[in-house]
Amino acid sequence: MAPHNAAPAAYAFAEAPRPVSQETACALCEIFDEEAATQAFAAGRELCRQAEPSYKVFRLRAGAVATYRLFADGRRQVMNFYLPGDFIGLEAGVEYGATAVALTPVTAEVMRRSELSDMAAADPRLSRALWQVSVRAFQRSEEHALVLARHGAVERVAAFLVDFAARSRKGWCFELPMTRQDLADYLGLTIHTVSRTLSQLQAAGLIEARSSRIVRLLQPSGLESLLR
Amino acid sequence: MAPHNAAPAAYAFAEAPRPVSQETACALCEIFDEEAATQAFAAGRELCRQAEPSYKVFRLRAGAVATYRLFADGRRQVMNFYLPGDFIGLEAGVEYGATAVALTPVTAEVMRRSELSDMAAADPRLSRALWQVSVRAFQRSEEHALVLARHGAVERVAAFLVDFAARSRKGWCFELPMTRQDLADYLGLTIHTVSRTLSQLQAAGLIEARSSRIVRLLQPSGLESLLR
DNA sequence: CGAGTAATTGATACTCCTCAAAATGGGTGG
DNA sequence: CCACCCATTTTGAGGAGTATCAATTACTCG
Repeated sequence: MAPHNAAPAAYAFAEAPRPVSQETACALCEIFDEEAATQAFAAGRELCRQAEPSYKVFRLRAGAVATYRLFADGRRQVMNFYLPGDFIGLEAGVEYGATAVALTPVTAEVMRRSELSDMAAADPRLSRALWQVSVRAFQRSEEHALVLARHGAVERVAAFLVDFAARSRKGWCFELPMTRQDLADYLGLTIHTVSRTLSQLQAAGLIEARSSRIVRLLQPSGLESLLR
Repeated sequence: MAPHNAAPAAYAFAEAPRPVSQETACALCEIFDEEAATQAFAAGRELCRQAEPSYKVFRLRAGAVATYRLFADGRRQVMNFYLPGDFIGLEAGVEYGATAVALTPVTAEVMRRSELSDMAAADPRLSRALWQVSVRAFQRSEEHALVLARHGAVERVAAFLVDFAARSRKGWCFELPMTRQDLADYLGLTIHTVSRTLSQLQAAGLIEARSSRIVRLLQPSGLESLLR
């Protein structure tokens, strides 16, 4: 049940053009369009939990989601951020590999994993789509690993900004749906270093921070050059 | 997998299943057994190159392979190491995402990607196998990202050793097919730090280095405890 | 046996994490 | 509407750890 439009104007990610996944996964998109039930989540709510059986598969309609893992020492690693059009849970094994939490009010379409699996057995197009979505997830994960392997806070933050700008498709001025802590846990840095680095980038004239959440890339090419 | 994070029971799942490749991808293995051509590569030879069309798919029979990406500044990031039984190139898009190089003399089975793709269109079992291999690749990549996000050279090296020991299936005494530089580029460290860290682990009685390439894990549980 | 590569080790500089505190912003209740 | 509180963010100072620069040692292969 999605009784209300949960997303305020500020989080109007819903209008974002369809991400790459969908270009190559039309069969999967069609199925979701036809079969999936819509579900709403308030900010902070969990869509699914790490180590739970992965019964459900989601497609994000509006809002933003983060997936993370918790460790015994209290450390948290954010694995990925999801924007409208992205699938969540497809790349899971029998259990979810991470907890997914709504960063903003979220609207998602849900399907039972088994249902999808059954349909795939009879539809090569769907099978192929599932494969390609997983390949895409793999490639994203590799990019993430690449960012993390990169020494230097500036390079990591810059890499994130450039990637996120491309994904949000809002041009070079966009709102970050995540906190500094989320960002830090995603980039393998501390919240302090993230904050300092953003201030630093602003001082260098590469970005402009209209608020702590709204960022504008003033010199995208300059940011990219930081990544070599 | 999940080499690190000797987490509490709640997260024990993250300890990663065995190389799923063989268990769940029987259909794919059968195809390779029947259809694939065998090819040999001398150490240092490339199986495929980053940004080239991904026509071929490999299954490693003997030896070890590393995949890596090069950057404009000369930096190199090793994405993964492959051991016998592993598939290479399946998770590629239309182009290889990384260059694959033989670390030792290698024997591999090769198939044309298009051939595999055609067969998958007619065989749901194969489609499913392809999907699952990609999911597995994704999970490995996530584990890699997790290691890289981990602060501390000791934790990264320990994570690698535990993971590699599990993958090599030689027990706790095994030979490293890669150089220190390969290791450093995989772990996001310098070769100096890797070397120092290994010396440190040896001094602590956790490992024994019979030579620079042959390692014995004396206290696997001690290593795992370093990973929290 | 010798030359070149790989690996180890040492000293120093620099980056980022830790500890600490102040400032900003959002939300609530008066 | 304003004052207040709390969470988030920013900023500062000091210390731990790794990269860098430099040199020595060990190993491999011809």
